[in-house]
Amino acid sequence: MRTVQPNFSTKERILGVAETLFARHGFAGASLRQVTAAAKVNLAAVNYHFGSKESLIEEVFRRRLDELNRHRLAALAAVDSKPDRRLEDVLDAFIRPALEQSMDSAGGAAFVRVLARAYAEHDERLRKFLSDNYGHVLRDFAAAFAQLLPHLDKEELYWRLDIVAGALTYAMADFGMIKRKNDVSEHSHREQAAQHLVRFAAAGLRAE
Amino acid sequence: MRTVQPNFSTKERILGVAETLFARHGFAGASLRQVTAAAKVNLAAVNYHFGSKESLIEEVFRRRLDELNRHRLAALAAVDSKPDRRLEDVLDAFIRPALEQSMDSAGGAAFVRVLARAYAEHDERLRKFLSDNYGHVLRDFAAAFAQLLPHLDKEELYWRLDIVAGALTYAMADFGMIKRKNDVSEHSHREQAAQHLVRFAAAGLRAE
DNA sequence: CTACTATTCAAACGATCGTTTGACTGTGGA
DNA sequence: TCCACAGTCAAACGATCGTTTGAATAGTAG
Repeated sequence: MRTVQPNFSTKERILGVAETLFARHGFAGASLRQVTAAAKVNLAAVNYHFGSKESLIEEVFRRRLDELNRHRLAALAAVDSKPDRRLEDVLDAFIRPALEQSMDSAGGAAFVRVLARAYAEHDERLRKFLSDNYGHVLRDFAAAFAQLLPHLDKEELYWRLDIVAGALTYAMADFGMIKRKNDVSEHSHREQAAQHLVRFAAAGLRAE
Repeated sequence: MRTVQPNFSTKERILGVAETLFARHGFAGASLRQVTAAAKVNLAAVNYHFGSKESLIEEVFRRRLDELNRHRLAALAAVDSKPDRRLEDVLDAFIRPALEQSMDSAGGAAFVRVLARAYAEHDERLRKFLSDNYGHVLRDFAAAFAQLLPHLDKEELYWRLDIVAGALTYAMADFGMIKRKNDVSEHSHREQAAQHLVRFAAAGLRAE
């Protein structure tokens, strides 16, 4: 695995390395000394460029979440404009950008694990930050789903979307028991995960 | 919240407090000094009774996993003996014990978060430990599901069970965006989560 | 060239980490 | 009564943590 991108700026190298190390060892488990050593920058560079470890963590999130939210909303808008919307299309608009980011060669896979870890950390500060960045996206998708699933009241719908988000988080972070076989590339492994997920979620959302 | 159980032994108090603090701050984030202070025992007690922090973590898992697995297998056996098995019954045997443990008054709720956190930690050592304790249970359930879902081949089935486990983990750990309303008890909140989960998962497993 | 700003660097700060030590306390059996 | 042993305790160990400092080093505008 490539841990350093030599021709990138100090700030970018720190962000990239921090992403993979936070994914692997957690926010408390990955020290700034590990990060700066792997990024081949001085220890003080983190506090110089980001102010604190806490701010570095937020910056790692902001960089990817802005991109993910943009892609998701664009995909949703594309689906919205079509005359015959299918449930699977909206689901795909929600799931595929996350999948694609998790296959991005430059640390995107790591970020999905960081995101899952943030959920697990259960830190109120981080949750508020995520809710501020994610909230309106989830609401837009909920509205799209609501149109396609008129038999579900609002609360029922939110429960089910919560389940979908959970399964997606879990699957994309590669938590599962299913071991990727050696003759299957990581790319096609995730592609399979996405397809199974969309089919499963579509059936679950339509239930009853 | 009650953090200390004064009439319990030192070992039991450490286990109980460690469970809630690991759930709240992670394994690296919760220090032995925090644990021993909250448990009102001496700092050295952890290394005396458990040997190391790592062993304490394993013991926290073992205590609850043994119980959870026993309940799950018992519930599965009860379903197995009935003549007309329904998919929802097997799902319930898988989901309900986890739910009930997460509602257990004495720290069970904390443990479910610890479990979710362990998934996120992605530590190979912990994963092996979990696989050793969980593996055969998952296999038994897979066999039961396989009988009820003959249209799914083995790989497809495992993918879907993985999704179910992910959604369960996520839901039980209370990661979701859905805020529990003030007029709903935590008990009935989790009961609702379980019901939504069973219905959603049943439809997802039956899909196609 | 000079003056100024931005960045990098080695070194050190105090705090906290997991662990170990050795003395002290209490209890039960010989 | 005395011994042995399990348990508890305060204190300290070396290691590592996030952060700060002040000097060294570009890079740039006047």
